[in-house]
Amino acid sequence: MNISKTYQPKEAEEKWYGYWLQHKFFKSVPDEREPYTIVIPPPNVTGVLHMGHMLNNTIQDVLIRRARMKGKNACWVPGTDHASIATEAKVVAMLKERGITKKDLTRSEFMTYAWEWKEKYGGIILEQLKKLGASCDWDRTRFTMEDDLTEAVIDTFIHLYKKGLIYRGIRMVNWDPIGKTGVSDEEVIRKEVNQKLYYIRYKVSSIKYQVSSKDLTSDSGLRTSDFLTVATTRPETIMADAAICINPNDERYFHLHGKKVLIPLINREIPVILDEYVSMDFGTGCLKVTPAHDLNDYELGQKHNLPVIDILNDDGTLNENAKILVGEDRFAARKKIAVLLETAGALEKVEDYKSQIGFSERTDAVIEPKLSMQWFCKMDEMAKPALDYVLEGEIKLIPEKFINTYRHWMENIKDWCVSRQLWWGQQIPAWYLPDGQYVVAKTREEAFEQAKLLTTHNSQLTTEDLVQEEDVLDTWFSSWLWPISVFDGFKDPNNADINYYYPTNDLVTAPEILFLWVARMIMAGHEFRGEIPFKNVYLTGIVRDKLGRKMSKSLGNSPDPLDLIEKYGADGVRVGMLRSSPAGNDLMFDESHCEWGRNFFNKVWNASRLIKGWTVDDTLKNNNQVVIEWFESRFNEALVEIEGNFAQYRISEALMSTYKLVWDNFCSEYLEMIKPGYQQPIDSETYNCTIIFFENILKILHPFMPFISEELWHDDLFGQRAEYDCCIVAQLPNYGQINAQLLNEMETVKQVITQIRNIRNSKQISQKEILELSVKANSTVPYKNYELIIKKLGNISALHMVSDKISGAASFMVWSDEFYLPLNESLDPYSESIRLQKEIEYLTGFLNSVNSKLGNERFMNNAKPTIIEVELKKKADAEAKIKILEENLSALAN
RNA sequence: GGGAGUUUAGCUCAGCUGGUUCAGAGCAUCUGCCUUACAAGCAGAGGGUCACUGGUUCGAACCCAGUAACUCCCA
Repeated sequence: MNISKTYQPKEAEEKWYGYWLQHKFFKSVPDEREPYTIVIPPPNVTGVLHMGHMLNNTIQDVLIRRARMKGKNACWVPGTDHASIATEAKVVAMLKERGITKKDLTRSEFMTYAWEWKEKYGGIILEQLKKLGASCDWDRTRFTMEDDLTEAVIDTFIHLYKKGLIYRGIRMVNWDPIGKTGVSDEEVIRKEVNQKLYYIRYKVSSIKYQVSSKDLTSDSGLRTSDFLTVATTRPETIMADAAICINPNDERYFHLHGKKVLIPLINREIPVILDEYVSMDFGTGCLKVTPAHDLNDYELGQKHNLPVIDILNDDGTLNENAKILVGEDRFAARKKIAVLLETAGALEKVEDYKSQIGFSERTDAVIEPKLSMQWFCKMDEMAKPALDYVLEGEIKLIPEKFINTYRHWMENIKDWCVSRQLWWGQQIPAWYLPDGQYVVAKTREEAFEQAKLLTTHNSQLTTEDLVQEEDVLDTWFSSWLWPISVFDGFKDPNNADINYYYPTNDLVTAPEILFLWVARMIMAGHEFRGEIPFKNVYLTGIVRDKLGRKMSKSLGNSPDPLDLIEKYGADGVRVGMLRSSPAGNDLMFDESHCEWGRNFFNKVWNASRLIKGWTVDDTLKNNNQVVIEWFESRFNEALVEIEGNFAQYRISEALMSTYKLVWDNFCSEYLEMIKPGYQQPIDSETYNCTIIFFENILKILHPFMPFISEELWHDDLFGQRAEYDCCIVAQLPNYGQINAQLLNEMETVKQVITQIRNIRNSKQISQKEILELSVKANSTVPYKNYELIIKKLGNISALHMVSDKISGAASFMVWSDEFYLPLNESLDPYSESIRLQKEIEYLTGFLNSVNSKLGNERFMNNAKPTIIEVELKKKADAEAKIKILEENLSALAN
C-alpha cells in the first residue's frame, strides 16, 4: 500500500505513458466503430513547446481521450510543419557558426545542410508533447515536406495553374536590404522612431491659374500660388514620385486641379491627381505619390495609372533611375538631398516627427517596401463555397463570434501570394525558357515537352536550357492540404483511411490563423475533395502573462512548459491551463493555476488513501443507504452537466463541474458522511459502493488528468486488473436515475450543518464540543432520515424533534424550519435581539419587493404563470419566517 | 483606415431562454482549527454603482442605441 501523503507524478507519468504506447492504446485503424478524428495543427519543426501549444494540445487530448472512452475509434494525427522561414533562419544560423554563408552554397548543398539540421533538431516538440500526455497515434506522424506531401503540393499547384487560378504579378514585399531577401510580415518588428518631417516645395509648372482669396488667407503649406508643399519623411524618394495627390474636397487646393508640378532638383513634370484617400489634416494635405516605394502609393498609382519608378538597388543604394546621388545609400542620400533642397530653396522647413518603422527581425535593417514579381493564387472563386460551409452551419466555429470575422474576411478576400524567396520549401514547378516565357510542369522533362510547343524560333532548345523558378511555395500552401494529405488523400484518393477518417471532427487552433490556415483548409477541402475538412473548429485564446502581454520568447515572459510539468505534474499543468480558458478568450496565465491543478490531483490521491485505510467488517449493517442514494443521484446529475458542457465545448466549465463533484460532493461531503470513526471498520455494502463511485470518478477525471487516474485505476483498491484493463480505454459511466427530492432534502440538511458550524464559529465554541440539536419542523423535510449525517458532521449527540420553541438556546432557521442549540453559556439577549431584528428587517424589505411585484397589474398580466407561482411562494415563505422570528423576538423580551 | 471583440469582487473569470431584494467560482484577504486521508488541508467570514449615458420592458449584468477605455485581426 502506498502511504505517501502526496502523489509523486513524475514516476507515474513515465510509467503509464510507456504502458499506453506499449499496448498501442493510441493506435487507430479503420474498423466498424464510429471514427473520431483530430489532425494536429502541425507545429513548426523548429519549434519548442510553448504555452500556446500546451493549451491547444491539452484541449485536443481531452477531446480525443473522451471520445475514446465513449467507444469511438479515436484517431489523433500528429506531425510537424516545415516552416520555410523559421527553419531557413535556423539553418543559416547553424551555417554561420560553421563559418559558411548561404550565398557560397548551391541550392542543393544548402538543402543537404537543411535536412541535416531537420533530422538532428527538428521535431523536439513532438517529444515534448508526449510529456504532456498527448495520446497521438505516433505511427501516423507526418511532415509537410516529406515526399508524399511535397508531391501533393506540386500536384495541387499544377492543378490550380491549369484551372487558371495561379498567375504571376507584381507585389510590394518587405525587403531587407542587408539580408537581401524579402521577409514576411511576421518577421517585421515595428518600432516607434524619432524622424524628421521634411516640407518640400514643388513648383507648379503650368502658369495659367487664377488666384483665389483663399490662397492668401490659408495657413497651409502653400505660401504662394507658384508652389505647393509636401510633407515627407523620405525626401530621397522624390525622384521616384509619379504624382502629387490632393483630396478633391480640399478647398485650399481647388486651383491645383488639373495642374502639373515639377519635382525639385530633377525638374521632372508630374500631374496633380485627386483622391479622397488623402487626409486633409495630415501634413499639408498634399501627398507625394511614390508607387515603387510605398504600398499605399502603389495602390494609388494602380488606381490612377501612374508609372512605377524604382530608384533603389537591392542593397538600398540609389540606382540610375534616381538621376542624382546614384550609388549613395538611402540614408546618406536622405541627408544629402536635404542639403541640396535647402540650397535650391525647395526646403520649406523640417520638423521632428515620431512614427512606426519596420525593422527586420533578423538583421535589424530598416525594411524597404519593394516591388517584385510574385506568384499568386486566385481566391474569390474558392472563397465562396468556403464561406457558405460556415454560414450554413456545416462547419461550426466555436465560439460563434468568429463567424462575423470570418465572413468579413471571406467577402473581402485578396489573392494569395504563394511564392517566397527562400530555398527551404517546395520549389515552384515553373520553368523559364531563355526568352522569358515559362511553363508549369512536374518535372524538367514534362516542362521541356511543353516548352517545345511554345518556341517556334528556337529549335535548339534543350532540357538544360530550362531554368526552374527559384522561389519556393508559402508554407501554408502545404498546410492547407494537411487534413487530406495526412491520410494520403492525394496520392490515393480512395484509400481506406481517407474514406474512414475524413472529414475529421474537431480542429483546435488559435484564432490568429483562422484565415491563414483554417479558411484555406476549408477551400482545399472543397476544391480537392468536394467536402468539408472538419465539422467543428474550436478556437482557443492566446496565452498571455499576468500583464496581458502575449507570451513570447523575445519578451522572455513565458515559463518553460517542461519546467512546469516537472514542478506541478503534467496533470496539474493540464487542468491549470484549462481552468480559465473558455473558447476564444485569452488566458492570463499564472503559475497559481497549475498549483490549483496540483492540489486537485493531490486531493484525489488522498481520497484514495482514506478509502484504502478502511477495514471491512461483513457483519456490520449499512447505515449509509441514504447517503449512497444521494451520491448516486448527485453523480448522475453531474454527469448530465458535464456532458452538456462538452456538447457546447465549454471545456473549462466541464472541468469545474468535475472538480466540484470530486472535491465538494465526494470528498467533503460523501466521504465525510460515511467515514467510520478512527480505527473503526466499515460495512461491506458501503465500502463496495464507495469503490464503484471512486472508479467512476477516475473515469470522468481521466480526460483531464490521465496520469493520476491511470495510476489509481491500477491501485490495490480495485484488486488485480487484466493487462488491457486500463482507465484510458475504460468506458465512461452511463447516466442513472436522479432523485430530485433527495437532492433537495440533502441541500437543506447541508444548510443545517453549515448553520451549526456557523454558530460554533461565531460563538467560539470548539468543533469538538458536543451539542444537542432540537428541530421544530414546520416543513415536511424528514430530518430523522438524516439524523446520522447531522450528528456526524455537526458533532451533535442527539437530534430532538420538538413542537415548541426552546428559550435561551441559540437558534437559526433553514427555510421555515426552526433549529435550537442549547449552549452551556447563556445567550446575550441584546445581541440576539439585534440579530433577529436585522433578519426581520431584511425579510420585510424582501417581502415588500415581492408584494409590489404581485400588486403590479401589468406584472400579473404579463409574467409567465411559473414566475408568478415562484413569487407567491416567496411571499408565503417570507411571511411565515417573519412570523416565527417575531415570536422569537418577543419571547426574548419576556 | 476597415472589421471583430472585451469591460462583472483586489486578481483571473463564469453568469446559457431577461425573472431569487443588483449576482457566482477559484486565487488572494480575514477568523478559528496541526480534528489520524489531505496545512498542497478543514470549518467559516468579509468583499460588487455588473465601464458610462440613455432607451425598450411589469422586470435588465443580460436586449437596443450612443460614449469611453483596452485588445486582436486585416491593411
